[in-house]
Amino acid sequence: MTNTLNRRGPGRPRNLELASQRCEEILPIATEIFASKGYASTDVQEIADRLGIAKGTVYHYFPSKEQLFLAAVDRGMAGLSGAINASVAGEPDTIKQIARAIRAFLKYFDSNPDVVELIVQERAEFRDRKKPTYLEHRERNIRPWHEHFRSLCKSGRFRPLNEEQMTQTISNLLYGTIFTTYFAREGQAFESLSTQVLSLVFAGLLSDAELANLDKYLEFD
Amino acid sequence: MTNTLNRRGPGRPRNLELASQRCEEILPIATEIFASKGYASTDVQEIADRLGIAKGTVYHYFPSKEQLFLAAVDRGMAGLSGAINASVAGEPDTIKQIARAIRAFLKYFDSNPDVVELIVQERAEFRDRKKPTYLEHRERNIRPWHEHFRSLCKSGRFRPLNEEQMTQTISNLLYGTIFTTYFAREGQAFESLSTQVLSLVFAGLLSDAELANLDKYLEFD
Amino acid sequence: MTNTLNRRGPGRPRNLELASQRCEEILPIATEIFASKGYASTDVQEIADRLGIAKGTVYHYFPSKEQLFLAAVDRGMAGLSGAINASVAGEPDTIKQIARAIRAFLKYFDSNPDVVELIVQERAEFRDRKKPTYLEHRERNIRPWHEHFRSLCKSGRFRPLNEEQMTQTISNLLYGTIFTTYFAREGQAFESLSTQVLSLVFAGLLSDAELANLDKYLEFD
Amino acid sequence: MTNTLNRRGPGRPRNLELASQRCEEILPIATEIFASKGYASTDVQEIADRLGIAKGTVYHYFPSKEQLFLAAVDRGMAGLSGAINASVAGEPDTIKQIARAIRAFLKYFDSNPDVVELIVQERAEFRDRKKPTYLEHRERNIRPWHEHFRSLCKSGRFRPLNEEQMTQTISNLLYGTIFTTYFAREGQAFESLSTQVLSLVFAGLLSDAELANLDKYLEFD
DNA sequence: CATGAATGAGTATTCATTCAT
DNA sequence: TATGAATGAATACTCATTCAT
Repeated sequence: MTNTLNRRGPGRPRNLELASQRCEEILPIATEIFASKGYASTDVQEIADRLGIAKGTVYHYFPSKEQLFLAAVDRGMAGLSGAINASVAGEPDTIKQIARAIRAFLKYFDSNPDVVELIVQERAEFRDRKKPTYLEHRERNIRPWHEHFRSLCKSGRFRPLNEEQMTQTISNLLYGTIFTTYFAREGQAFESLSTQVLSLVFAGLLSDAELANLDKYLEFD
Repeated sequence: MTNTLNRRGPGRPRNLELASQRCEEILPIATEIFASKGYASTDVQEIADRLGIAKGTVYHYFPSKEQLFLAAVDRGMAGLSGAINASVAGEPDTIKQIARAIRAFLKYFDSNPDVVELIVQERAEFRDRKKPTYLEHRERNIRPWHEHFRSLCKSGRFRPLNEEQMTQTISNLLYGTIFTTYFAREGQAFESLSTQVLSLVFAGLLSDAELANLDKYLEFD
Repeated sequence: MTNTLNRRGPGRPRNLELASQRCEEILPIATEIFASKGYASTDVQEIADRLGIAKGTVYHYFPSKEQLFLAAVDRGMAGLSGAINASVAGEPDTIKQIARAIRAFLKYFDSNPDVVELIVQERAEFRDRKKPTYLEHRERNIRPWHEHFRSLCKSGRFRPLNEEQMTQTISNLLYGTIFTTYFAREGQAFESLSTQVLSLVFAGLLSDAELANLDKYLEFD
Repeated sequence: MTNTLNRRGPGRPRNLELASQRCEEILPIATEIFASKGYASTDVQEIADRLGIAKGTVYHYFPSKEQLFLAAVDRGMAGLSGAINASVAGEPDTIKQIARAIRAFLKYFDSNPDVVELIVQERAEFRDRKKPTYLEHRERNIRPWHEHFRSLCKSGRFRPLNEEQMTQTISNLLYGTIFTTYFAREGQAFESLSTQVLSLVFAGLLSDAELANLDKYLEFD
């Protein structure tokens, strides 16, 4: 239960490491429990119990239940960023990057349904206290995609649309897809979903010239 | 619940209409307060206060806070059905019906943002107690649209796709749009949104022949 | 449901009769429900429902839940008096009267276990508000028995004991018997119990001369 | 509930004694208040106030008002066992043991009238939820007395009666005595009561030979 | 008389947070 | 640093009672 392994020699700032190490131990369990019981119904004691530590220890690392929850959401969204970045790395073609990003997005929430729950919980509980973390995440990461879309429109590979609206609408479709899919709890396969989504998106956005390449953009990988 | 008949004495007759009348008085206020404070943070006392009645009276008409909340959601979704039905009534062309329905959907939640809140709250609070009301609503109402989509595919006006997947993906897009739009609290105009959505949807679904009519399907009314 | 039969001609004070008639309809049901659910957990509405009348009607005949309950206890104790008086009527021998009275006492509570419940409930709920009804009943009815006991002591048929203490101890034994027997809910037979009790009582109270007649006093009837 | 051991950190060690120590502080006050106000009318807050602690602390040691109450009853009955055992210790003669036990029983409830209240309250409130604690207590402790009574019958010191019935009837007499005595709130002296009771019991149970020793068994000590 | 809609006081329990050890 | 005992604010729901019809 205590993987306080990799202790290096003295002289190292042990405390700082220990702190983030503990956080990394706490957040996954917190995510799991918040997702399964909901924010309001989650007892911090239960999280401590599952970790085999005392409730006070949780409060050492997170100043409040709210902060703990928000840290869990943050961690979830950071994971999404990582997954998307990894998926597009090394892909030179921008359109294929978009396709890969969309697939990575859906795959991530397929593998981490708890994060969907956290997003919904956050919205429900902190309605007026806080801008949704997923929107913050979007704002932080959307810039490069705007560039991509603008280029694609300019170069004639995309129809001449407004890039803000395009990314917005695609975001809506994507979040709508994960929300309704996991709300439905039908465990629908990620693969078929992402192909449907890509099909709708690209058939709608591609220029006639690029439409000829549709199959290529839709191929799974 | 109402064996009003075989009573003997005179006494005040049980007013059958009074009940539904009171419910209609209570639900809008309940909707408003649940939406603005969230389910958990709403005190039934506050609803009663706003109505100028006693808390016990609320409990006279709704057996529990939960039932009151769910009745409010139900009422919200019933309103959506009504709005959609009204919007397509008298429109003979099926594709135009689809366009009208999509616009009515977005318009409804534009006019009733509280209902979006209720849907999110419901999902957050009653995760495992209840199938989301909006899914029940979808299941009750989706049948005719499946027929429409099938016909349109058969007649060649739509590309030959699976009607279940089409309606599912459009649903995802629509719910995603209302969720993210109102989550963002940016009060984005309904009109631009619906045009974007219709644009994406029809550019993706229409056959080449029908694409020529795209502008007609996108026109506001 | 309305046995408003025996209406006589006008000019008779109908109301008074109707009132006591209604009370007689209400009290048995009230007794049953109070006994089965306890005073605190009994909802007056439930009593009204079982009677097929409105709650307000119950309040027409009894000013409060407490008065209703106490009336039910009273009715139970009045029934006990009646049963005991009936059992001794026509029995000339005083000792046999005592035996009959003890048997009648036990038999009554055997047939009316609800009354035992009411006595306990009364004691638990109205501890300091009211002298227990069964004690009032005892005080009202004990006088003649004191005379009997005194006579029996004087005449040498009973050992020379104090009649107050004798009746007190026998009362204790009797109430203790019904309390513990019905508390135990073992449905023990009344007959064996009353024989045991009489055996103890008379073996303890009878003079040597009367002990020869013990079997006669213990015989069932 | 207490895996105090395999904890890692230093921190305040869980004080095992503290728990039972606190319980011992809480139960007497709880007993007093439950007895004086009745179970239903007792507010846990009041118990906490009397103890000078927070309501939450009471719930720290007892999971519910019901458990707290039942613990108080249990403690009361445990006290009875202790008192009876202490009273018979060192007394070799079985009949004198019986006399001492009966006196100890009456003396205990004379000194602890609150426990009588608790027994009645328990019966009234938890009628169908729980076997009365005093019956459980009786079942746990009656066995040795059955042996004593059987021996006394065999050896001819008692009349040849059934030991189960004898102990049952004596129990009825004893519980009836404490119930009615304290119900009456007349503060009758314990001594005269126990002598009356013993008088009735032994005059009924003793063989003719032992009856000669009656005075010896009735002497106070 | 009978009814039943309306009232609102009353209460057990939970749990985030603190802080002495 | 880790602990867990102590705190006390916060809240849904019940039901005796009233009274307009």
